[in-house]
Amino acid sequence: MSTTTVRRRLTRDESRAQTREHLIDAARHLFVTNGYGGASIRDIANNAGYSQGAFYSNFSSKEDVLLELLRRHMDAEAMQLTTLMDDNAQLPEQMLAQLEAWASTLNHDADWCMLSIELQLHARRSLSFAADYQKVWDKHQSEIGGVIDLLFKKLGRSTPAEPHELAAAFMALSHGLALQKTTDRQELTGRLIMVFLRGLIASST
Amino acid sequence: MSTTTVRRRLTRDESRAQTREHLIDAARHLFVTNGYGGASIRDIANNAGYSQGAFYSNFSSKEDVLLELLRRHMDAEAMQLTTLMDDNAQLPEQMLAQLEAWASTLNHDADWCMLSIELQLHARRSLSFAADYQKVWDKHQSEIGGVIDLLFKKLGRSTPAEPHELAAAFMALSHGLALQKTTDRQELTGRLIMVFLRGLIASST
Amino acid sequence: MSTTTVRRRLTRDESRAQTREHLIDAARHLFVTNGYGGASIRDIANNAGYSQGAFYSNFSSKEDVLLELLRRHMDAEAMQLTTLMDDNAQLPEQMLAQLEAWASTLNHDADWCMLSIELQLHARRSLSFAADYQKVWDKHQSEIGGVIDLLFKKLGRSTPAEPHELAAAFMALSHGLALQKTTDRQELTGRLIMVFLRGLIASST
Amino acid sequence: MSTTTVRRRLTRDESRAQTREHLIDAARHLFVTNGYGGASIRDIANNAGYSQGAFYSNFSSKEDVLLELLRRHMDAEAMQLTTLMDDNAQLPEQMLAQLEAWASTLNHDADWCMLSIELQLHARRSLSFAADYQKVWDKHQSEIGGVIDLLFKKLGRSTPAEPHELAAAFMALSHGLALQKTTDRQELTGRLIMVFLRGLIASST
DNA sequence: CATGAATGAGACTTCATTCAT
DNA sequence: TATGAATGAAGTCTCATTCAT
Repeated sequence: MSTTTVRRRLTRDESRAQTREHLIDAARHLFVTNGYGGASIRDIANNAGYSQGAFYSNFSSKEDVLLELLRRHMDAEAMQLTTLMDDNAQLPEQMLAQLEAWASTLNHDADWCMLSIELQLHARRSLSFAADYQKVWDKHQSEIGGVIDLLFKKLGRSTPAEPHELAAAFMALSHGLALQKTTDRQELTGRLIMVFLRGLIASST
Repeated sequence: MSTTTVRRRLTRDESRAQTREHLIDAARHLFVTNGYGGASIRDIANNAGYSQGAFYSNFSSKEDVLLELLRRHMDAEAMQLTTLMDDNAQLPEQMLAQLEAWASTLNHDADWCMLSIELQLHARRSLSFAADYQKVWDKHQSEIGGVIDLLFKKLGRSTPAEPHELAAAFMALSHGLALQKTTDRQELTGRLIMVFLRGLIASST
Repeated sequence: MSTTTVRRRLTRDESRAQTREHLIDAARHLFVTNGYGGASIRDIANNAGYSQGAFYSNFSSKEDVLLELLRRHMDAEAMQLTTLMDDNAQLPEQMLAQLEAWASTLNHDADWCMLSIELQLHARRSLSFAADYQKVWDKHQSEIGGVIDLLFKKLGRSTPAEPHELAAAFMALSHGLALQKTTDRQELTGRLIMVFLRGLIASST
Repeated sequence: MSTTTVRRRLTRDESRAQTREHLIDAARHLFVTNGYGGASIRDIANNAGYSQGAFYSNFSSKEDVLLELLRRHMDAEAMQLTTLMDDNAQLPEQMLAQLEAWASTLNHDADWCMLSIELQLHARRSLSFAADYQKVWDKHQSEIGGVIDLLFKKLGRSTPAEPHELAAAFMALSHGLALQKTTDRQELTGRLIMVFLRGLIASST
């Protein structure tokens, strides 16, 4: 990308990190496409251009790479919400606009929600994974709940259900729509979230 | 349940039907618990009390039994909606009450939505299955959309999004919440659906 | 082998038993040749002329087939000793002759002792297997000890060490010599056992 | 152990030798515990506190380190026997006492015999290793045979079997008892060897 | 010299499916 | 119809070994 690139040999650490990155990308793609259970380590490694042994040099098991994806998912979600929570001084209209922006980002990567769903599904089936997942989930839910609570407070209204329940509902909506794989879903999710949000505001007192 | 039961030998057809029924029940349970990919035919057969051969006497493949589950799912959903659509002469308040009743049935069987999710997931991954699934889905979506449309018409309002979009949203909401497996979700789904529905009405013009 | 053989199709049970027998034979051969750890299930199955799956239709694991070999080893050893213990009325000279006969049987199958050694080695390394092995071992040791005790009693002498210790020593001798794989060991083991036994008698009081 | 230790930086050669020594110790321990096949190079290296690469800097293969263990085993055995063979002028009673001392050393290190067994087992399976092993074995056997021969000559008796056969028998006895891993074997081996030896003497003419 | 990431082969095991009984 | 032994492919994972650093 730089105009003048000095092609140099990668250091060992860089090389390892690159391999790891390739494997993670391949794993994410295959988990999304075939599901966690349907993605084999052989496929992941081949897809990334490495041997199966390379996978096990970087991850201790298939669940281990899913955990890494969970961590990154969490970080990315936290980053997304930072913009929503940063500026407390903004007006309700601004908040709504930012929420709309946030809601629409949920569509940019169609795979995003599917990964979220795979994480949830695996958490239902693996006790150890569930423990890690729960932390991430609770944090994310309470953050979104906080935003919702703040919005209604600024509007001088009370939420028609507990903020954390509404947060769960919006996340559920986004995940459920992702499952449907409608062709024009690209833009749908964000729009419906706003429709529902406006409805909640309209019906609040 | 009858007070006097006449135990008679089953006819060959009845016996076959019973075997099939047992297999279907076992398959549903395991698909919900372990996912489609995580449920083996050996497990399904053993769980039902039969051999693997019995499975293949009744179904041509693993996907075949999933198709049967899809058909039954469709039928059950159609039955549920019958009550909502039957009496066109009812008042809006009655419709809302009936919708509430319908929404709450989504909770009665926690497995219900998980099966729905497994069906959707498999439809994303199997082209042949997707075709069958699409028909069922479209029919169900348009039926719910019809109910929503009717409701708003009776209220003299216009929907804040296309009825079929709102139908998809409500189904997504229910599926997404099922994924969350919250302990108190038993009652949550129906309640949130009504909160959102009232919001839509409040914000409509 | 019979003069008139009616070649008939095997029943299912017979067929299964035959497969099982073939697998056991192959396993025994490979365990003896390559050791328990050095014999792979793939090799065992191929060697027997079946697929790996056939192995798992008949045994739950590699250790399972070793357990079966242990059981058969035990049975065969018990049979061998039956002749030694049956007739209590015999004279010491007869007993010695029978012991000599028994000692020489240890050579007939060169593989016999190596299997015994593999069983012992695996018992050192697998706790669950060790439990099963210990029973067999104790029984065998006390039986041989009984024979030794009886022999010395008939001779009116006392053993120069506890009978069970001497039993352990004779078994150890036979196993240790098997390990050496000397070309002329075929006849050596039995002869040395008798040399030592005569020595014990000569030195007893 | 010295009261004043001058800690100095190891030379390159010393450092390398130390690494090698650590690896050898770890290998010996793991071969004894898990068997040659059951010990992985990764385990050996990690157990010694080094990387796998360090192993290959010091040994060309897994068999190479086993060969080194064989050499050391041989040297140690030769040292043990030196005391037995040194003083040809001693009386038979002294020889017996020294033999008893030697026999009891076989117990001091319970691992000693197990390593011997692993070496023998591997010699049965690797042709190249067998060649090296045979030399060591023959030398050791003839040395022990020489001691036995000498003992009987001094007693003015003839051995009830060839001296080298008796040597093989005593080594077999010791290996076979090691396999049994009886809890009180610590003292048993040496004692039984002496019991058998006295028996041989008593029955000789 | 020592590191450890990466390899390719092969370990044990499970799977959906077939077919003789 | 139902059985379950057997198959062949594929699954997760470990191994001895190599080689760029």
